[in-house]
Amino acid sequence: MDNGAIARILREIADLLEIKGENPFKIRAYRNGADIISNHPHESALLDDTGLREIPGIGKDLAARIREIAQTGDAAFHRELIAEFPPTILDLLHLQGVGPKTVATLYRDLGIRTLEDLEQACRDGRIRALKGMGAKKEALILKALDERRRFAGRHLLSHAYEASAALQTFLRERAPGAVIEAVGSLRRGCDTCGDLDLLATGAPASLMDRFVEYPLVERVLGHGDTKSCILIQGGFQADLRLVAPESRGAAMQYFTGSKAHNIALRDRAIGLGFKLNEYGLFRIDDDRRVAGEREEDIYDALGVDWVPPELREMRGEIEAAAAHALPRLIDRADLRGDLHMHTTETDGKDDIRTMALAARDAGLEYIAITDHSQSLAMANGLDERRALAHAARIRAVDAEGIGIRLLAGIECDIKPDGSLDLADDCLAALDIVVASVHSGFNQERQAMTDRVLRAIEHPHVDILGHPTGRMLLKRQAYPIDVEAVIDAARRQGVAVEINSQPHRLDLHDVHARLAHDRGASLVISSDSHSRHGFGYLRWGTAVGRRAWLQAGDVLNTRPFDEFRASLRRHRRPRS
DNA sequence: GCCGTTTTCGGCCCGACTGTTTTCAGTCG
Repeated sequence: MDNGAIARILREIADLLEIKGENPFKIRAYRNGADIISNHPHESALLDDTGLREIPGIGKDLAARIREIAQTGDAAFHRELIAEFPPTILDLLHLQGVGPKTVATLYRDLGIRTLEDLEQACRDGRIRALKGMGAKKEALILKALDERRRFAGRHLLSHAYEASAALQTFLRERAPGAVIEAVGSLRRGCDTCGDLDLLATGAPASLMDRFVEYPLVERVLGHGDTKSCILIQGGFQADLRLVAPESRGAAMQYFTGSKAHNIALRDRAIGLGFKLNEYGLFRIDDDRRVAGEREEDIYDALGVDWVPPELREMRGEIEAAAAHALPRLIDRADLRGDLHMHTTETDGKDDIRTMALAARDAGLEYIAITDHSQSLAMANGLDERRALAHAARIRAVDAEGIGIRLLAGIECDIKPDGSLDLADDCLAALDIVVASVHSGFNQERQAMTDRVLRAIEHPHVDILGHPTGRMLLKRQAYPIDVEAVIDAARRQGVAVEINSQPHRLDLHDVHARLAHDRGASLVISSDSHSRHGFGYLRWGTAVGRRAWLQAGDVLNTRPFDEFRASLRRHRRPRS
């Protein structure tokens, strides 16, 4: 039982307790426990009672539940809750705008247990008849159902990576001589992934039998000699293909996609007298294989440079590869700074020094601490007095010389009218200001655009945080004229953020590339809420790569002094 | 359910927004 699987059960307990109307603090304890376990560096299944209870947030009861889950695969308490409510009810809870009270009412009064039940009830007008609900609520639920359908079967890149990595480890242990690789949308670094595609070369055919025996398998969809398909816990479908070593490169190319990129490449192959498939590149006249073992050889034989997987989206990469003009893409290791993170002063889980040391250990040379401003009351946001006191503490840690530089900043809310949440003299006294929208997402496109443009024009704003507000698989970006925002940011010297949180990845790659092409500055930030958050920078970097960014295009690849000088507050606006 | 230089009980971040109401419940973050 890995930490993720244990955490998933704890989270389900929390969800079910919430529907039951249990003590909210008990629910929080379970949810908190799930977060702690999923972030815990060691296998919690291997810890004894004492070891578990040494973890802050894990007490007597949670330790016992975790041990029970680790040993038996489930907890009696969890099974009791599942017996009280059908497990499908949890699907309802994850709809936008539907919370535990609504789910409880729907189940109790209308017997609704599935998404299909709920949709039918909406169409029959039975929802509006319930106390506290009306026609608008009904429409809201229908919209949430529609969005959910559109996102069904897709997963966040980070979740796909974790599920795929666990599966790869399992397979490697059972076929030590084989090469196991993730291909598909995961290899291309797409912000969300559908199936998990795995490729094995140099493995015995028996690896397929081991694959379908994976402990997290819920259902085997197919089981053959070269191709098998399973459904695993967490809602993932995983496909494994087995090919001969001489076809490894061709298969990687074929299964990495995208479909459009592959079609264009095969088209090019035909034009040059070749045939390209998952087994190799073959001459049409005599069927002789000219490449197949390495991806590079295939691209080379087609007269183009090897295309990094992140660029294989038919966005001009083949032309650029033919002209030997592909960019040298940014790497995670190019990042020297991280400019967006939170501490215990607002909604973060760790204090200033802990964050700084973790950032240093993650290889960073400087960070900006940017806690929330006062409007975000739910996060205990800072008013001017607290913001300045916090800044003094950040500078004090910086002065200690702990091997990483700290900037005292704020993530300042952009209010609905576009004004900022803190007074000008306070913002001026800080080292860096990230401005972000956190509320009032329902404004019209023009109002939202004007709102953000006004914030960009504010002289103390250095960075525009998560510019479109999207929540992957959950909420669309708010309506906004991204081009106008990017152009204004360029004019004002405001950097545009690529937020690395796996559920945000905002800006998304297409807009990040647009920002670069329009000459706007970009930064890649983690938006960490704990010392574990710096690992997310790899996902922001993936967005940057998909946006064709090179290290020099991202401000926080620069050395500290050079970076600081590039901030808007230290330079004059361009025209 | 967790936690404790005020402790073993009584706290535990809470305001904005929406849709439903006519003073509030539910959801979100």
